[in-house]
Order: sequence, then C-alpha cells, then structure tokens
Amino acid sequence: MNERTERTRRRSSQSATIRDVAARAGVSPMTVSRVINRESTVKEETRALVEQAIAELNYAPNPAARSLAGSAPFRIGLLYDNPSTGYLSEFLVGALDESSRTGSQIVIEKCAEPELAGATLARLLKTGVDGLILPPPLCESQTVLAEVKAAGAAAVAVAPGMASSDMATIRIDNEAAAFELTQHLLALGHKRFGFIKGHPNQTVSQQRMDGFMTALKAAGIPQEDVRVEQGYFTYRSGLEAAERLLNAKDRPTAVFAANDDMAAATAGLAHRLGLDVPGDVSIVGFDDTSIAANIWPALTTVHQPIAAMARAAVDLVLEEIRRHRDGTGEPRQLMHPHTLIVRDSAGPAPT
Amino acid sequence: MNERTERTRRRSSQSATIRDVAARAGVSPMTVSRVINRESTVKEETRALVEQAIAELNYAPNPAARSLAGSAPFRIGLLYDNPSTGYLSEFLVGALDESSRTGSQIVIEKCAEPELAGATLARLLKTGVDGLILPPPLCESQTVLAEVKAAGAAAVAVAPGMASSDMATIRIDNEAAAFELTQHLLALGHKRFGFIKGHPNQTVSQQRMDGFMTALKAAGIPQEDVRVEQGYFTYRSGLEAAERLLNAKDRPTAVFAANDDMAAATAGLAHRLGLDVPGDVSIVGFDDTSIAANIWPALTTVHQPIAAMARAAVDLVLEEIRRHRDGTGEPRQLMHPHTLIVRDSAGPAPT
DNA sequence: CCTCCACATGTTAGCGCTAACAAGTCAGGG
DNA sequence: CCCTGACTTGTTAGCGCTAACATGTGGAGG
Repeated sequence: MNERTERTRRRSSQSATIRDVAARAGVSPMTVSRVINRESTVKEETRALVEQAIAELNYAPNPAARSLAGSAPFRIGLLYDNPSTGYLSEFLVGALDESSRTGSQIVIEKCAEPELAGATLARLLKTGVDGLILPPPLCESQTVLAEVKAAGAAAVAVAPGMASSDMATIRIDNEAAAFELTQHLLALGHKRFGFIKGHPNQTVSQQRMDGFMTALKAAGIPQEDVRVEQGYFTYRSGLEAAERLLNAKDRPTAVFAANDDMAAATAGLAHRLGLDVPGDVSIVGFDDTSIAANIWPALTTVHQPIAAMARAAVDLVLEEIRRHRDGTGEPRQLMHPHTLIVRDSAGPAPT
Repeated sequence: MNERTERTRRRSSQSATIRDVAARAGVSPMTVSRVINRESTVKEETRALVEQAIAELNYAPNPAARSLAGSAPFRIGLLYDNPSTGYLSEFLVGALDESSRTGSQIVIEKCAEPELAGATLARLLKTGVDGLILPPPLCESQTVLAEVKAAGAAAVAVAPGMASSDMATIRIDNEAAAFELTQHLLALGHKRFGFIKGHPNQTVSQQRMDGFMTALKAAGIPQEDVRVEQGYFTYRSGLEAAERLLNAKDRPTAVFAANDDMAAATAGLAHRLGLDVPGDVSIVGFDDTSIAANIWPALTTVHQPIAAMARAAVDLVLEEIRRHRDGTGEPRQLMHPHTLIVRDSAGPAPT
C-alpha cells in the first residue's frame, strides 16, 4: 500500500506526514488534521485510533505547511524612527526572538521624516503587512496614529505615554518610576534639584516630570530649589540643558535627566567643568539603555524591560490581527514592571 | 487572463505573491524565483525587470512556502556576544532587511560566555539552522570556530581580522583605514602620539595598530614620541588607558583609540582633566558607531559600513549553504570599503 | 416508509513556492 | 540550411497541510 513511492518524493525521506498517519489509522488525512487541531467533531473512537497512530509514528505537524495552508497572519511591520542609542538593538533582539517562535515575519522600515511616516505606513499597509508595531517615538506621532486609525490597521504602540482605545499598548508606569528615582535622590539628602525634560511631543516627558515633581512636593522641597530645563532626548540637547543647569549660581546637587543620553551628556559636561560625579553633583537617567552602563561613572537609572516589551508587542500584534479579523473585543493595554537600577552616578549630597 | 479571480483565493487579498511579481514583470514565476535566489542563469536585463517589480510591489517571499516547496535554506543563526554599543542595532537592521528580502529567517541567540559558545552553537545547529552568521567578537573565538569547523556548518564571519579557508568572511581593510586616519593626524601637524590598543584576542586590534605604526614610521616619527597602552574595546578599559596617556609628563597631542568607545572615554577623561578637545589633545576613534556622533565633540573616526556588511553577510551565508550542499567551490572573502569621517575631535596640533 | 437533519468523515482544490524537466533562442560549424 | 550545444526561460507537479464543500450515516418525526 505504499503510495509514497520514491518517485513521488523530492526530499530524502524525513519525518512522518499527515498521510502516513492517516494510512496507519485507516482514515483520511482530513480526519487526522481535525484531531491535531482539537476539533470537536471527531468521534472519540476515531480520535483514539488517530492518536495512537500519531504516537507510533512520532508524528509532528510541519509548521511551514500549516501556516501556508491556514490563514495564520505572518507579516508584521516594524516602523522605527530614531530611538536612542541601544534601544533599537535591544528591541529588535526581543522582537525577533518572539517572531521566530511564533513563525511570523518581521519587516523593518526606517521612517526618518515624521512627515513621511504617513506615506511609508500607507505603503507598508498596502503591500501586505498584517499588523504594525510602533516603538517610540512613532507611537505618539499624530501623523502615524491618524494613518493607522484611518486604515483600520492592527497595531501595537510600545511605550507611549497613555492607553488608547484604538490601539493595543505596552507601557511602563513612567510617573511611578520617576517618583521612585526621585525618592532615591531625596534619600541621599539632596535639596537642590535640576530636571532635564524630554521632547515635548512625547507624553512620557510630562509623566516623568510629574513623578519627579510629585516626589519633591511630598518631601516639601520648595519650588525655588528646583530648576527645569527643556531637552529633546538627544545627547546634544542634554548638553545644552546641562550647561544652563550646572553654570547657574545655585547649582543643583542632583540632576534628573529624562533619559540616559541626556544624563550622559550632563555627566560629560560636569567633568568638563571640573565637577566630580557624584561627589559634587549626582546625576540620574532613565531607560537603562546601553550607554548607562558604559560611561563613567555608570548611571543610576530606571530599567525599562525593552526586550520583554518587544516580545510582548509581537504577541500582542498577532492577537490584534485576529481581533481585527473577528471584529470583537477591545485592544489590550499592557503594563510592564520597571526597576530602579542603582549604580554610581548618584551619591550623598555634598555637605 | 487574470487567473487570480476572487473565487480562487482563500484569504482576503494580502501581500503580493511571486505570481503578482511575475505578472508585473512579464515573466514566469519561476524566473522570479531564480532572481530571488540569486541564481546566475538569469539575464541581467530580466533580473532588473523582476527586481523593479519586486520593489514596486514591496514583495517579500513567504518563508513558509519556501521551506515547504524546496530545500531552500531559510533559517540563519545569528550568534552574538556583546559587541560595542550601537554596533548590534545597526547590524540587525541590515541583516533583517536582507533576510526579509530573501525570505530567510534569522534566529538570534545571545552567547554571553565564550565557554558556552560551543554548546549554544551545537544546539542551534541541531534545531535546524542552515547557516550561521558570526559578528565580532565571536568571529574570532577559537571555541566557536572549532565547533563550526567540526560541525561542517555553513558560516560567515563578519569583521574578523583575516581571511579564512574554512569560512566566508566579510571585512574591511583595517590596516589601510588606520593608516589613512593616522595620516590625517599627521597632516594636522601632530608629533607626539598615543595609541589605545583593542582586545588582544582580536586580530583587528593588531591590524589597526600596524596601520598606525606604518604611517608614523613613514612620516619619520621617532619611537620615543609614541606611547601605546593596552585597552579592551570597552569604555572602561579606554578610560584606564587614557589615564596613563594623558597624565604622562610628555602628554601626546593626538590619541588614536582602536574603537569609538575607547575614544569617547578618552574625550571624557580629557574634559575631566581640564583639557580642551581638540585644542589641547586631538582624539580619533574607529568604527563610527552611534556614540561617535553623539558625544561632544563628535569623533573623527573611520566609518565601517556595518549595515551593508550585515546585508552582505546574509547573502553570503545563503551562498555558503548552497555551496556546502553542492560541495563545490571556495568560501568567498569579501572586502568592504571604509570611509574616513572627519568631525570635530581632531584639530591642528597645539603650538 | 420516507423526509429531514445532526453528526461524522471524505474529497477537492489550493496556500506560495521550487525541483526537475521541457522547450525555446541564438550562436557558430558542418 | 540544418544541427549542435550553451544559455535562458517556461511548464508541470507537488511540498504538508487545511478551508470549503460534499457525502455518507443513522435515528427522530411525520
């Protein structure tokens, strides 16, 4: 009964196929498929027969064939702009890991000009990605969000400031994290503070400042001992803001920068001005990107679980794709835990 | 003759297929397949036509179908250790781009302990990757190389020091690049030099120093005006080496660090010591990773086309996999061009 | 006794791609 | 002018699986 004669095979015979199982169990391949997929319409007796055949042949379904034949979603667009150094690499590692596990494919697209985001996105969507992952800062670009909404695309925003009713999101609690980090500075005895804000376009900038301010207020630090400077999340902008902070006559003893790059810039400038870090000035960052551990002194910062969030983003976008197809349910809003990372850039306030 | 009528389709029309591309290019699907697989039997003209159609439709081959239909390799293992900040992200972007173009799938695996490299690699190979990409520093780990050779696996080493008879490689000419960069310093009038070496395990460390030394010798700089310190490619090691260089009584006016991280550390220390960069001391790096442009002053360095090399690595590993199957030919050794990037960290020698 | 219908299983036709072979095309040699 | 063979392109069949439809059961109801 060997229907699989040499002639019909192209590859050196490998593992058993669904037909081998079907033949052995004396049923059709379709019935085997139903057993595999746990469909309820198979008689208990038949199922047992098939399951025995499966066990005997040590059969495992071929995932490639399943995804081909079925309607499993598999292309995910990842639109990135220019996240800070190190963020992207960690993000990609996480995302790729998960995509290979789930058998989905990731299509990366750089989108340098925010104005072009709409066009890039439209092209991606038109040419067949099933869903989108939007890491920061695109997850908050109005152009992008509007386009996604208009297209009715399945999408996940990673690390936006807020939940969204249109889109699944994965975030950390920026305000709480900033609050904790500020408390750490307060516990070290600091009384005069500087804060370097993030890009005004991104909600997280405000949230981080809110957490900072709330902690200071709770500790009774007066407004005049707090100086806030505008930054834009870049090293360069951090440098400029730090110049204004560190050259002020009542120099703060602790500077909270809204991300690591700006904190690194502040540390660099402090050294240039002959200040010891953390002896003369304590500096903290945010995100725990690779620069944080790689400069001297290593930055005290808040760890954002980027890889885990990327992994979750892949799962979530697959879920979103299914949800969009079925037209049911609400987009999920996930919150990931953050961690305070104490390193060497913040120490006791100078006396 | 639109053969793809609605009736024949099962999915809501999604991404372009090989037939869409074929139709648009006016060829058969098979020809498109040949183009995708970089087979040599396609006329240049036809290839261009097909490639244009691919670009227009933003087509990417379906990996599931490929793995089902043929023996097309499609899983590529990317074993990474801990390359310097920013390197990985650029590498991944390039590699992913090409992998999506060729429909191959990249499986990333971190391999922190060099001793565990062997085990990690064995596991990867067993679970069905068809070939391996080894970025630095793993591309020179003896353990890894021995394991790869023993397994007879198809592999590509990216940025190793030397060509190899066992393995395809993609490199830049480190010695020539270091030579050019040193000539740049000489042209600026520098006479006393410092050099921070890279990790002694990596051949490129020696090559970069060789290029440096050759240029100095050619310019007639005496040995006693050149000070060499050992570094390990990390920020921290650069800092320690820089301390020895910049605190010396005959402080060099120009420091060549074997990578950007160490150059950044040197710049940081210089500032801490109250030295102006480049007024008092010029500093150059190597690699042009993201840190180079993001510190102040921006580093004069050598640009290594990381993304292009990663893209090439994907193509080359696919080629290697085929070569291994056919048992023919020699592994190719590719050399990519480097570029001198002049920024602000090197200036005229102080008088 | 026949209809109707729920239930269990089989059949058909692809999913998107490529191996193997077939067939055209064009050069030069007989 | 046809033949040969190198080169390029097309055709056919099927990879392993499953959606959609078709078919065969058997028992309840008329």
